[in-house]
Amino acid sequence: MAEPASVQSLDRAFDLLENLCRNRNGTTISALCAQTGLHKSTVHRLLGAMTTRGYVLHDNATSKYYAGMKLCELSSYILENVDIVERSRATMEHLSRETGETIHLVLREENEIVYVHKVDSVHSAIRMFSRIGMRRPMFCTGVGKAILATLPDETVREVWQASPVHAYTPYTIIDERAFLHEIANIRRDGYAQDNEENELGVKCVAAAIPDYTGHASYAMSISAPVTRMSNSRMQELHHLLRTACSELAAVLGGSL
Amino acid sequence: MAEPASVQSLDRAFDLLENLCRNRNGTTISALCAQTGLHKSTVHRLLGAMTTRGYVLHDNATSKYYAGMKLCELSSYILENVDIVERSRATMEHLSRETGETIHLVLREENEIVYVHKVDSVHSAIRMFSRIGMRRPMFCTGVGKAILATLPDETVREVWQASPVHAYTPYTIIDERAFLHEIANIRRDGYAQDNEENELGVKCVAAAIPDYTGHASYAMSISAPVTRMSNSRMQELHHLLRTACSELAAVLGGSL
DNA sequence: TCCTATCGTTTCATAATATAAAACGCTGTT
DNA sequence: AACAGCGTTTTATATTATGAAACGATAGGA
Repeated sequence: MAEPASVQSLDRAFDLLENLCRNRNGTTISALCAQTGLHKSTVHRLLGAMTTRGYVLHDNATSKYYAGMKLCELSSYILENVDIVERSRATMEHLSRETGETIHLVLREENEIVYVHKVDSVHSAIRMFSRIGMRRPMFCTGVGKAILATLPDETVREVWQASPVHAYTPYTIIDERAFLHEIANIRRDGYAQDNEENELGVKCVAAAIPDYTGHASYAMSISAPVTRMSNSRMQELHHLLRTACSELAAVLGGSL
Repeated sequence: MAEPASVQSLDRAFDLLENLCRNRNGTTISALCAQTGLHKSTVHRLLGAMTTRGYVLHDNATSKYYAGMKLCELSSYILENVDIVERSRATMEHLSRETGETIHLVLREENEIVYVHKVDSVHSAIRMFSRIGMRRPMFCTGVGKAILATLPDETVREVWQASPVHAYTPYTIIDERAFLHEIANIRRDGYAQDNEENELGVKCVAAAIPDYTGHASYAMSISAPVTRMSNSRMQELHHLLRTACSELAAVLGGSL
């Protein structure tokens, strides 16, 4: 895999397909020629092939070409079939071995996060109280805040208002303005911290896993007792976390 | 276009892509070879090309291939860009000329339908009172019933319960069991009738326009005064309507 | 009305391209 | 250790995609 593989006709076909997808009112062959620099005969043949496949529609009256919904069909199969837990397994185990700490993968549901996967720390003495399937409010967890930071301000406010805001620990953020400020910081830094806001004695670094829409439903975190979580260690962990989240984002079509 | 156009490498690539989309946990090259009958070298190269394009992901650890989310991205562009009103214009005008009657295109929104396009009858003396943007309950219109018939029973009941059920005319169906029975008939026949249930003196035949999910958000109808709407004429109109809806369904990736 | 320009479609000779055989290298198994 | 299975890479070959050109249809202008 020295140089990236390519197949000419495939590449050209995808160029055309991507063009069609962006055009509301269909595209003519000559327009496609102009945009891709291909010969009209070539365009015609490639479109023909995709038409017989159902990926492209051809309006005989206007002889314009459109992207067909068959792609949406494929897309819906994909969405049904992403098994993020399965796909994250190797990455999370690697991350846990590398750091020696506990790794969590969570999914947002409404105003809460749900723990969907966990790899325990090798320091088996200490255990987080988290369990798969357990739910926590978004506002007081690192992962929740990380996900929120990828969403529009409007959503952030909605979630805040629908949340059972109170001090789970002395460190929980319970002031709205302070919270919005925190979200802004997370956007700037690209990751979130949880400084004992959810559970006394436990700190964590968390990062969202954005999908192809640029928003996130998933996030991952590294948790550890405060004694192992100096500021400099959190910095260090954040970089490792970022790499892992980046990999997983690729699976969902997103990027950090 | 005597025989359907095709491009070998494209065709093969789409075979592979469709395979990948259906496989939750990734697919190996040899599995793809077995399923498509292609040489492993060919599969490898085609997958490579799609990988560099971002449509396919390759897990280096397990060397399994996955369908990437880039297709979902394309898909979302398509969905943003379907302009069904524009695309239906020619079909509706044709249908109106062919039948001499008024044609409506509607969109479902919650428990109502919204008129989104209309081509008036040539019998310009008679005018329906419908206007673009106007809303009507689903339960008392042919188009509403046609759309409901494509949805799950659960949804049908929900809509019925949320509807302002009362007799708009003496013919409006106001009994739930009778209504469910009506929906069953529509499913059987593939089209809906409106026998003065919404407006006295006006009958119509209506059919849904299913999309790639098999459900419908849109429907189309042919309306006429009762005097021109004998049972036999309705039969006849239904066939013309069906052809038109079939064409439009193709645009949305569905079929009747 | 005819001429011209533009665009999509079809045909076909040519060469560039995709192909499949074979060799290679890696991993895990007997 | 030898083997078997699988993914990857290379390479000679001919099949396949290519683009020039001819064709046909449609629209606009003279």
